[in-house]
Amino acid sequence: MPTLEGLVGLLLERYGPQGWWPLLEPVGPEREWRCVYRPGDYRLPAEPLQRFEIGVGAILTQNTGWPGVIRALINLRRADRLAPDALLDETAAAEIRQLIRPSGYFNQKQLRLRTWAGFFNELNGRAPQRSQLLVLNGIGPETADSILVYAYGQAQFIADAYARRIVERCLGGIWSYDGLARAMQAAFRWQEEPERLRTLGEAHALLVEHGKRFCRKRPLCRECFLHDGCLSAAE
DNA sequence: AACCAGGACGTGA
DNA sequence: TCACGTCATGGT
Repeated sequence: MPTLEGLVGLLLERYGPQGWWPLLEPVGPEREWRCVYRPGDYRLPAEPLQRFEIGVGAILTQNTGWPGVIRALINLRRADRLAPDALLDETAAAEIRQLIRPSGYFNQKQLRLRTWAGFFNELNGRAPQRSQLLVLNGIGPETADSILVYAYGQAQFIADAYARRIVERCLGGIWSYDGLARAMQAAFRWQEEPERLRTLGEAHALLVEHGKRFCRKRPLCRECFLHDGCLSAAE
């Protein structure tokens, strides 16, 4: 599996479309919520509040497992706190810290959510620049790119820890965030615009999935279907 | 029972 | 630039 394009192709063939970014949806009578992926019908979020929710999820998932993030998101939603003004309410800081507790780092993240909420309001419906996001406290490259890709439809590649680990193991080399992001974007530059966005978004989601299942810190190379084409497959 | 998660930031070399 | 400590809860 010599190329980035080939790697993404194999992952897509194996796992299928991932339908990121997952959003909360109401279910049942009332006040019940679940996290929904949409493989099949890909589209950007239509509602401004959904774009905001993506930023919230991206912040809450920093170095944290998604199950805890879901619990935190549902806590916020049920308390009517999953909205910019509700997170900016100074008198609610302690309450918000409790609501997002399951996602860890709750002191930091409450402040980061407040920062995102204030910036989102300033945007007033317009799309943010990457540089604008990166100067915000608590929004680094991965969080910024997640927002740009999944909320605003900018065709970027999110070269997170999983992506770099898998590419380094399978294809070799040492990759920086920006270096891998550029390389992946170059690999799919031949695609037309709506399709390329979907591909880069899927590529990130697929790499996360593969990183969770097989290419962990201690990899499960025995059972990995990329074994034969992988440079560093242990046995 | 350690180890790790869909990072970001501050610090010091 | 780069390595390292810090932040916190929950799942394996």
